[in-house]
Amino acid sequence: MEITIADKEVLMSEEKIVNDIIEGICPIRNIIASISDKWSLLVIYTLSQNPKMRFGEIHKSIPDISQRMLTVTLRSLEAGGLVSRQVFPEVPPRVEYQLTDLGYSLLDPLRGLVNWALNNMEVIQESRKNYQQ
Amino acid sequence: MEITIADKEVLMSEEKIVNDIIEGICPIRNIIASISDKWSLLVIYTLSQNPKMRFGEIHKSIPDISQRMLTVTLRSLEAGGLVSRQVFPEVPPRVEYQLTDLGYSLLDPLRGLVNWALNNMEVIQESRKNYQQ
DNA sequence: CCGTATCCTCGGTGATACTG
DNA sequence: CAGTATCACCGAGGATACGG
Repeated sequence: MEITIADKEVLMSEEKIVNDIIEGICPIRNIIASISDKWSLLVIYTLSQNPKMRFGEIHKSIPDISQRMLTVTLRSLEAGGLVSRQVFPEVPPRVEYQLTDLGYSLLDPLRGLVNWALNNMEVIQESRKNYQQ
Repeated sequence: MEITIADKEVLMSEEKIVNDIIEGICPIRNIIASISDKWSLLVIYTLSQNPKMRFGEIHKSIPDISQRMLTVTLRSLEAGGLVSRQVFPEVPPRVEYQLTDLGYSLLDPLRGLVNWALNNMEVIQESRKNYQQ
């Protein structure tokens, strides 16, 4: 029996559906999926340093993010309701971002994780260095 | 002026060095980098459900991870000192994994995050659904 | 049973150029 | 200033086959 491209597409979409179901049911999968992109947590942390920040300010705080990824990340956070975005119809344009209450509420558990990392980072790095085979 | 392949390799390695420095200095980058792979947190959570687990048991708990990625993830966690691995020289072979004290210590801050996710997941999903443009 | 070895795909990311 | 549009790339991860 042969597998056609159409079959593959069906399989792919089924796989995606299964994946969505798993993530929908399993809260852990869900947070991991949200968290595990390269920039989101960093942007949230940056925004927590100031009440309001313009696009350029955020970019200055995270110099090595590309303009594209900063936009993509901010939009994604806005979609989730973690960040609000206010456009001022001026010339030149001004856009201000700030954490929503929901966004701020994430800071508490996040701090727990950061503190854990601060306390154990060196041990972990040492362990990694000495790990053989 | 032309950019040769050799030049590119130099640029790449410099970029990687810069990246390493940033991650070395900035603890937040460091945790994000450690956390943001697809399976680590899930494996840690799974291992927290039982004191000791065999390779096959873990695989049954996370059916959609490939054998390869389960091995890779377990080795990476072992390297960081979060998981211990004990091989029994039997036929057929038996290998047992368990969280180390360091591994268990991650569970507390992790629970904070999971609880936050449980409390806010629906709001976020609703927000994402209604997000236009 | 518990892996390792290959090969390959695909999507996230960066670089660059352009617009209102 | 704050984006979009386009293209090219790498590397995490999957599929498969084999090994002790």
